[in-house]
Amino acid sequence: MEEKEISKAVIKRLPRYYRYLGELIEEGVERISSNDLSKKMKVTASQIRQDLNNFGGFGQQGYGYNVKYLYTEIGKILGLDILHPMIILGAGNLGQALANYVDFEKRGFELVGIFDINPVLEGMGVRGIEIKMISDLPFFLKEKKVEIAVLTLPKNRAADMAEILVKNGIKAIWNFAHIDLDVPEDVIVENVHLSESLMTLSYNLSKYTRDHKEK
Amino acid sequence: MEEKEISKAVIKRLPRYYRYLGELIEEGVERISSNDLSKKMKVTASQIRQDLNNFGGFGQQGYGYNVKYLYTEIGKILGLDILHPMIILGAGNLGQALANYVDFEKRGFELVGIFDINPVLEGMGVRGIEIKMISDLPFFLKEKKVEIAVLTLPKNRAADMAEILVKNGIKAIWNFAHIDLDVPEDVIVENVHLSESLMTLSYNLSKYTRDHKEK
DNA sequence: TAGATTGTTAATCGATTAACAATC
DNA sequence: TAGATTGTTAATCGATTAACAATC
Repeated sequence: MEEKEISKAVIKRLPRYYRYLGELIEEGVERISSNDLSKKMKVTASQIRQDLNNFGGFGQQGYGYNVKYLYTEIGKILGLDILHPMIILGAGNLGQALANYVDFEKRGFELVGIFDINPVLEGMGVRGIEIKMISDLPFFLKEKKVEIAVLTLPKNRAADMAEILVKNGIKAIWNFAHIDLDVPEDVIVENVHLSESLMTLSYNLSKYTRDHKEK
Repeated sequence: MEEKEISKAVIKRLPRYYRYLGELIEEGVERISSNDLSKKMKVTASQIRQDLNNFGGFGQQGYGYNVKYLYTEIGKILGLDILHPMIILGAGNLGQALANYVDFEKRGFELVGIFDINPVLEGMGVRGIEIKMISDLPFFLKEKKVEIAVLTLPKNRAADMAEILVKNGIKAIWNFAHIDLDVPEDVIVENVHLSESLMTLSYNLSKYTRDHKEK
């Protein structure tokens, strides 16, 4: 059963709130008003209050928000209080870089396996985890109750791999391949299209140059 | 002088149009209507026409759009027809992964240097490029007319580095550090906050579980 | 109690979609 | 010419901001 739908725009802002609240905790700040937070984050106080009230009343009139409490609650909303077993598909540069991203483990994302199609890599270790072959995948997914698959294969391999993953019951794909995956709608896909990000940077760079060339 | 401002939403869609048009070229498709493209891309035809007409009339009534022409024009809008000298700051896993991303070079992004703060790495090569120390940076930036800096340093180092980069006239920063950089408004920043991307995935995963638990 | 600040409703702004006249 | 499809205006939808009563 669905609750009142929360917009994508709101959800994409939650991790940023979470990050700022984490920093406030480190600075020893106990409470903060939407107004003060809005100045730090360069958004409107109104937006902060609206966003948070999608999930409940976390503040208190005349006081503001308790930083630790709000941090914990947003963490729960984001599902960071639960362990998410995760595998990486593709032990290339990017796959290895992500495998070594220590931060994830702190947030409940547990890397339990790394897979590749290149037999040369079989048995090699990344961060203490042995690289396995795709043939081991189906058994492994069930055995380890893997929830998230990180897809760092080249795009010509990614589509087929997504199909295998879906067939074996994966729930979410963090996709780094330059392709829009075609999966059933109950499978969650979060895309990181690096080249597209760089292109928007390039657009802004070129625009700036254009704007300043015209007198 | 500014032209009529184009919304961020439109700009973020351009690289995706570019990617689909590239695929159409590979498939040998010569022309396409907004309607056919809309089905492929799962957006409305209306949006495609609106988006494109921000930049000019690229189509022809009764015919549609010439794929190659549109691809080239969007490429120009994105600044992909111009060479953008680029350096990477931080020769860790992520920095090296990005350095090895061949695709960039095809799109006008030319990696001309890799820098790190760790003296142990000095002189080591990544993809034929010697890792240099930060002290070489100011001279290098001017000498090579570097436009884009890719920031893959840990967040405690990133803020200081951004300041150095700005002081030495860098125009754009592709920021992978978990921090919002504080730079003058004429410096372009494009953020890739990987952990935030993973958190939105996690949100959707948890939401799905929640929705299906409630009967 | 008085002051501060939330939660929430209403107003505004911007982005998306629909419709259709222009035209190839 | 007739049919197709764009470019563009108008209508709708959704998201952001402003305002303020509720309340700690």
